[in-house]
Amino acid sequence: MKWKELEEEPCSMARTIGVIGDRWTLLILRECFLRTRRFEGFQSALGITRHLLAERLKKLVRQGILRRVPYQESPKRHEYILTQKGLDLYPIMMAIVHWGDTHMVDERGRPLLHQHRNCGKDFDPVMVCSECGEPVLAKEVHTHPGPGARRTLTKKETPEPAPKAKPRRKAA
Amino acid sequence: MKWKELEEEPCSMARTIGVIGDRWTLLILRECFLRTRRFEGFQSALGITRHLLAERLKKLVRQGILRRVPYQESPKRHEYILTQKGLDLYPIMMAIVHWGDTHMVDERGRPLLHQHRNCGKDFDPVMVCSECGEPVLAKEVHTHPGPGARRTLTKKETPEPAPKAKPRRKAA
DNA sequence: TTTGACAGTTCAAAAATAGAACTATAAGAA
DNA sequence: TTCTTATAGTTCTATTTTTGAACTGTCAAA
Repeated sequence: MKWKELEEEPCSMARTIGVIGDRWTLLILRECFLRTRRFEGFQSALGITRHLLAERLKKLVRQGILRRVPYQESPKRHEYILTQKGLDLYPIMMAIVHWGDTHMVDERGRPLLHQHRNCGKDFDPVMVCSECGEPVLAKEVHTHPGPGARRTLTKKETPEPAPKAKPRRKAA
Repeated sequence: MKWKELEEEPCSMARTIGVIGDRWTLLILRECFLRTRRFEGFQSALGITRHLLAERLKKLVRQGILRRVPYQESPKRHEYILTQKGLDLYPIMMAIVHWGDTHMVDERGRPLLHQHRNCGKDFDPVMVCSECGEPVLAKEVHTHPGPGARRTLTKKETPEPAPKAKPRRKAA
C-alpha cells in the first residue's frame, strides 16, 4: 500500500494517518499548539532537517491544516497558523499526551501540566460518549459499517477463494 | 534527533510518538482494536511487508503494548493481544477516527459507526475536562511546566548566545 | 508424497531521511 | 560601501528505512 492510497481508504483512521500519521508531522503539530509559527522556530525547537520541515509544512498547508500567512513584506515572509481543521486535531494531541503522562513518565512526574481556563484546574482529558455523557471504554464499543463503508481496510481484493475454516490443529 | 532519543525527551507527546508514532504501528493497532490477533491476519488486512510487520510487532511487545500469547503447540504459534497499556490507547484511536469522520469523509458518509453499549446509541467521542466535565477547547487550555519538566523539547542545547530581540523589520 | 497454513527470516532494490552546504533578500553595523 | 545577521528556503550526497519477493521450517490433511 502506498501512502497516497491511504487517504482513499474507506477508513477514517487510515485517511487521517495518511495526513498526520508520521513522526515529524505530529511533532510539528505539537509545536503549533505550543504557539510556534515560523520556519526557524520549528526548526530550532525540533532539530528537524530544513528539507523535511519545508516538505511537511507544505503538505500541512495543502491539507488545509495550516494556513501560510504573510507577516512581513520585503523580504516576503510567512508564518504558519492552525486553521479550524488544524485546531480540531487538539483532542488527538491531548489523547497522545495523556497516554504518555500515564505510561511514559519517569519518577519525576509529568513534564507539562494543562490548566483548563473554564474551571481553573489542572486536568486530564477524558473521552466521553456524545450521547450519554459517560466515559467510553474500548470493551463497551461495538463497531458496524456506516454509509461510506465497503471493507475495513485494504483486505486483498481477492474475494476469499475458499474460506474453509475447519479447525486443523489441536489447541494448546 | 534520533528516534531512540525521542523516548527520553521530557515531553509526554514526544515519548508517545517514539512508541506509536509511525504509520504502520498505528494501523497495526487499529487492527488490534478490530480484534485481529495473528501475524497472517495483520499481514493480509494491511498489506504490510512481513519483514516490517515482524519488526513492529516485536517493538509493540517490547513496549508492553501487546502480549505474545501461545495459542497452539507444535508447531508453536502465538497471537498478539492488547495489554491494559495497549487498551489505554483507545482514546487516541477514537480521536483519530473522529477527526477523519469530521474532515476526511466523502459524500457517502462515514465508513464505520461506533455504538456505545451503555446507551445503545451510535456516538462520537467528546473530550471533556476531568475536573469540571465540560468539553475542552484548545483556546481554553494553558500549559505550564510540571515536576518532570526541563525544556519543552530538544531546543538546541546552546543557551541562546545573544537573545537581542530588537525589531529590525517593518511589519507588513 | 504433495500441498497448504502459519509465522516468520533473508536479501537486493527503491524510497525516505539526515546532514551539511548553498541561495536569496534585506536590515543594520562598521 | 562592505560585512554580518536574520529568515526561509533549496540542493546535494550519504545513510537508514521500507518494499518486494523469495526462502525456511513445522506440522496436518489430502
